[in-house]
Amino acid sequence: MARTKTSARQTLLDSATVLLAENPGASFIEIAEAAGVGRASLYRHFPTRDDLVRELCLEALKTMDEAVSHIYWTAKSSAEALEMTINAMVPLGDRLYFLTRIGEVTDKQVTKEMTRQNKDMLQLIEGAQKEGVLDATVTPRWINGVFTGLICTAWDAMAQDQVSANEAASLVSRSLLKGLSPLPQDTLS
Amino acid sequence: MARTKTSARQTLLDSATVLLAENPGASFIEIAEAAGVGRASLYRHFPTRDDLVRELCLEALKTMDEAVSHIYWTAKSSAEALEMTINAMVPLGDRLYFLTRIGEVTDKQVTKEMTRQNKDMLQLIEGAQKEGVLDATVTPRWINGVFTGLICTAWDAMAQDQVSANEAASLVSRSLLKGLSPLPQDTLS
DNA sequence: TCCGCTAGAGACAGAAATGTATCATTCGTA
DNA sequence: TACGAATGATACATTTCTGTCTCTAGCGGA
Repeated sequence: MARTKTSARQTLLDSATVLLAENPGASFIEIAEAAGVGRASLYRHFPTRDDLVRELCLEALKTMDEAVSHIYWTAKSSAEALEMTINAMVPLGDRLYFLTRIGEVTDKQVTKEMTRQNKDMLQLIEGAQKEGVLDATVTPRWINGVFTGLICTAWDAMAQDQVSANEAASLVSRSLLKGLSPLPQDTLS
Repeated sequence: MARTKTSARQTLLDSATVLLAENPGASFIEIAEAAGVGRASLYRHFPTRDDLVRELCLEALKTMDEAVSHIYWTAKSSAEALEMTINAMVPLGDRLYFLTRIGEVTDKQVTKEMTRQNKDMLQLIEGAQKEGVLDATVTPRWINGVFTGLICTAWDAMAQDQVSANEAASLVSRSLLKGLSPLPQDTLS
């Protein structure tokens, strides 16, 4: 029973993530219809629309964190960690896409977790720069922006069956690592 | 008088573009306040909210078209055209950002123009692939997605005074051309 | 100074979205 | 079969947004 309840809730979250990523202003009834449930039922799970959005953000952040948090302890280099992060994040592109599209969320817990994950990503990028894998003359923030854009593009391509997850991940790696590797005169590692 | 009217209208369009790009669901009163005019005045310029969004889309598409249409007749190669397009588009990143964020627009004229410009961009990319500047084994659509993401990232960085327009454009060129240039075994031109 | 145009403010009605409550039904389980 | 939990449908009040209208004030030109 508990499992059924959980998976029903998860189904709602998945459905709403996709819908709200495409249309952040979708009404509660549209969200319910897209999930195939009644509006009243959706209200039973999420008291208000803001609660729903908050839960979606937290779920997205949690999923992403679970997918990449182990990498810190596993990877032997920043380059490897970057590669692993890309592979882990491409299938979660819908979550990242959602977070970039949903607009500002005032909830403190959400903003705190977003800030933390962003900081982790910047540190990873800086590590890769120190290792000479990424150009140190480009700001980590720019690289992070390119990274985010690439993941979203990759997921979009995946969602339309243009490429497989592996192909998408390899395209992201290539675009990022080749595009932002140190310039020839800087290369020495 | 006519000039004043036009520039007032342009001010409204500029303001609304920025606001709606950040928050596509902003209400009419929020748009009016952001522009510093009364709600009734905004209605005098744009009879309905949909009209406003339509005008914003058309203005964005027209501005982008005017910035790049001459390139076709000027550039001596696809590589040069790509470079010129990047330079022309980076300062218009707010328009592209707006169009990617506003969601689907049902207006036929808008969708037609968007389709046309998209097709032109894909042709440009295919030309660059034939010239060996971009990897022909990657789909033009993927490259276009990366291009769009890079322009938006660049504009975001510019808007926050992190980089100048020239620096941003050069970062986009580099990320795109290096990241998606043909792989070594493919290089022969 | 007077006239005409435009913008701002506010009232108003209609539409849509939000949130609450109730009731009948269904479905799994004892 | 009988019970309880969950769902769907529906009605309802409240709020927000939309679009229209009117009135007043400001501003430039004759």
